Amino acid sequence: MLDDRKLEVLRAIVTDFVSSNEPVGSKALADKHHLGVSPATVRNDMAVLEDEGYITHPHTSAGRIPTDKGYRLFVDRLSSVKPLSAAERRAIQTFLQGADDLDDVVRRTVRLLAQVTGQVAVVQYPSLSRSVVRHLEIVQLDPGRLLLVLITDTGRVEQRSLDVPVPLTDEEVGQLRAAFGSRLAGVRLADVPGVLADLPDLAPTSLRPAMTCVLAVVLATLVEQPEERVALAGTANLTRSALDFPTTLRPVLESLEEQVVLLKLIGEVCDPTTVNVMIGEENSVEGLRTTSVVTVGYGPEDGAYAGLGVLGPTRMDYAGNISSVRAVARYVGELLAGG
Amino acid sequence: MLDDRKLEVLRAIVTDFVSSNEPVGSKALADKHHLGVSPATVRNDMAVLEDEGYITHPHTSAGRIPTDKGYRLFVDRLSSVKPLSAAERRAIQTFLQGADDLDDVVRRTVRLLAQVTGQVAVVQYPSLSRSVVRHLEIVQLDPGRLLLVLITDTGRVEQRSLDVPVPLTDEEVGQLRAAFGSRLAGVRLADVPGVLADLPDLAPTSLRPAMTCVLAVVLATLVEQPEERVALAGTANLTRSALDFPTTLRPVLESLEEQVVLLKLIGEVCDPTTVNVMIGEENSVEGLRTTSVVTVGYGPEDGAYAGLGVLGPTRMDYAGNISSVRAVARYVGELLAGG
DNA sequence: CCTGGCACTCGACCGAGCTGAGTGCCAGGA
DNA sequence: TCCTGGCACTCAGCTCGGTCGAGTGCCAGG
Repeated sequence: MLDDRKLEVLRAIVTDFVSSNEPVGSKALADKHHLGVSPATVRNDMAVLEDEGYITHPHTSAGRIPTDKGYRLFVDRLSSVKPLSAAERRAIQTFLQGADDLDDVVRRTVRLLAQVTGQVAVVQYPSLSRSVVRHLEIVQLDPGRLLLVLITDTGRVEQRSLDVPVPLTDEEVGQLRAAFGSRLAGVRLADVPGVLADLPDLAPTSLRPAMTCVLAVVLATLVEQPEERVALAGTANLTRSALDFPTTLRPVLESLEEQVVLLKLIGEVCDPTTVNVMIGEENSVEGLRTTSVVTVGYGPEDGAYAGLGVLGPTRMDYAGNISSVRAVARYVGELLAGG
Repeated sequence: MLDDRKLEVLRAIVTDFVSSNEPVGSKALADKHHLGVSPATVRNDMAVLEDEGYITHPHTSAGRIPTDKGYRLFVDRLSSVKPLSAAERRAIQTFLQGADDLDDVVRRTVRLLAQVTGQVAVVQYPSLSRSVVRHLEIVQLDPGRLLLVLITDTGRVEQRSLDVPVPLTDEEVGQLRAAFGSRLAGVRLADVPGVLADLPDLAPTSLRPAMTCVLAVVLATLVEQPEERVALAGTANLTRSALDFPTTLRPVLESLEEQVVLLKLIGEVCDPTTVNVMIGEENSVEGLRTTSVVTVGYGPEDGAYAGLGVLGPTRMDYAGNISSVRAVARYVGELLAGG
C-alpha cells in the first residue's frame, strides 16, 4: 500500500512541518528533499497518504500536516536515532555531577531535561515499592507519638508520624527499632508484607499494641499506598509553541498541576531500555490530547526505579527528544545506582 | 489636589476596569455609579487624574485604565475590606481540616488559595530559622555515614547525611544524639549557634571529630543556609487572564519556576497582621512587572512561621484577594500552632 | 464650578478585491 | 503502468477604503 517513496514523502512532511510549523506543500517538498520526482507525483502520493489517514490539510488550498497516525508511523518506522553530540553528553554529565541529595539529583535532572529538549520535563522520584529498604528509624517524638523515618537504597527519605496507645520507654523503642530494622534492611518494599507477617506474634506482650500500630502504618502508607512524588519543570516552554495549542494551554497547565495525571503519564513505564511515546489522541488524559509524551524508565536494567520524560506539542522533534530522554535516564540511573 | 469626588472617580474606574477588562469611559461611569454629576464633569476629573499619573488611556478615543500608581492609591486609601462570606469561611475551614502532615497542610493550602482567589498561589513552608527544634535524630546509616533528621515544632522534617572520618559504635552515636538532643530541644534554630558553641570542648576526645562534623553540617545547612521551600499552584489561572499579559505569559511562567524568585516574593514578610501588596512595576523581579502580588505572614502574632500569597495580573480584585489571603493565613496559622 | 453642546479623533468592524500557494485532475510520454 | 507538465480551481490571508461610534477636549453659558 505504502511504497518506499510514499514513506519518504511522509517523513519529509513530518520533518518539514516540525521545523517550520507551516503546512508543507508538494512543490517545496519535491525541491528541498530531492526526491527525484516532480511535485505532481508527490501530490499523488500525498493524496494516498491522506486517504490512509496519515496526513490532512487544514483547508483546501493549504499544504499538508501530519495526523497523530502519521506521527505514529514516523516514530515507529521512519525516524532514525539522532545521537547526541559529544558536547551534549558532556553537558548532561557535568550538570548532574555534584548533586549530593536525591532531591538535588531529581531537581537537577528535571531542569536539565527541560532545558535540553525545550519541552516540559517530568521526573518521578524512585518509586518506593520498587526500592530496597536501607534503614528504618523509629523515634518517640512526644510520649505516645512516634516518628518513622524510612531511607531507601536510592536515598529517598520518607517520614510518617503515628500515635501509639501507650507511651513507650526508650528501651521499648529500641526493641521496636531492632525488630523492624533487622528484618527490613535490604528488603524490597514490595516484599515487606511477607517479611513482617509474623512479627506481632513474636513480640513480647507489652510491645504488641505499639508494634501493631507501627506495622499498620508501615504497610498502609509505605507499602500499599506509597506516596509517589514527581518533579516538573519547563512549563514556560509551552508558551514558545503557543501556536500549537489551538484553544489555549489552559487545559494543559491544569492537567500538569495534578500529581495523579503526571504519575499516570510516566507511572507505567518500568523498562529502562525501551522508550515509550504517546502521541496526541493516544493519550488517556483529557486535556493532554494535543500533546505528545516521551517517557522511559531509569535505573538498573533489570527493573527501573521510576520513570522520567518530556511532554510537548505533537509537533515535536521526536528523534531528538527520544535520544535526550534516553541519555538523561541512563546517566541518572548510573548516578543513583553508583551513589 | 484630589478632592473626594476625584477619588471616587478613580475608585469607580478601578472597580469597573477590574470587572470588565475594558477601558472605562466617562459616560458609562457617570451612569452606573450615580456620582451625581455629568459625564463632562467626570471627564474633567479624569483629565486631572491622568495628569497626576493615576490613570491613562491606550489611545485617544478610548476610555481610561488605571496605572500602577492608580492601583496603589486604590489599595492604600480607597478599597474597603471585603469580608468573606460565611460559606467561604466554612469552605476554607473544611478544606484545611483533615490534613495530617505538614506537607499535606501546605499542599492543601496552596490549592485552596489558588481556587478561592482564582490566581496563582504561593505558600512558603514554615521557615527553618524561625522554627523551634522539636527533635534532632542522629542515625548511622553505613559505617562512617550519618543521617541527621531534624523535626521542628511546625512539623517540618529535614534530613541531611554526612560522612565522619571514623565509623562510630552504637554507643557513640547515642552519646552524640544525647549531646545534641538535650541542648537543642525547644531552641529556635536561629539561636542554635550560641547554644552549641561550647559543645566540642566538652566532648570526650574520641567523639570530638565526629561531633565537629555533625556540628558543621547542622550549622551550615540547617542554620546558616536553611533550605526554604515553597509550594505553588494555580498557574493555569494565568491563562484565564491571557489578555492581561501583553507579550505572553512566558516571562511570568519562567519567573515562577525559580525557587529564588518565589522566595523573594514572599520571603520578606514576617508580620501575620499586615497584608503586603506589590503592584506591577513596584515588583523587583523582572518578568513579574506586569503582575501584582499579595502576601502576608502566617503563624502566631508575635512572629510568623513564613509567608503565603497570591500573584495575578495588576488588574485583580485587590480587596477580595487581600481578604482571602488574610483569612487563609489565619486558619493555617492556627492549624499549625494548634497541631 | 458644573453642565450641555459640539467638533474631532481614532480604533474596530465590515466587505470587496487581489494575490498566491497549493490542490485535483487529465492527457501525453517513457 | 507510472510519471510528468499543464491547467483550472479553491480559498486563506492581506490590503484598502469606508463607515460607525465610543470617547475625548474644549468652550460658552448657567
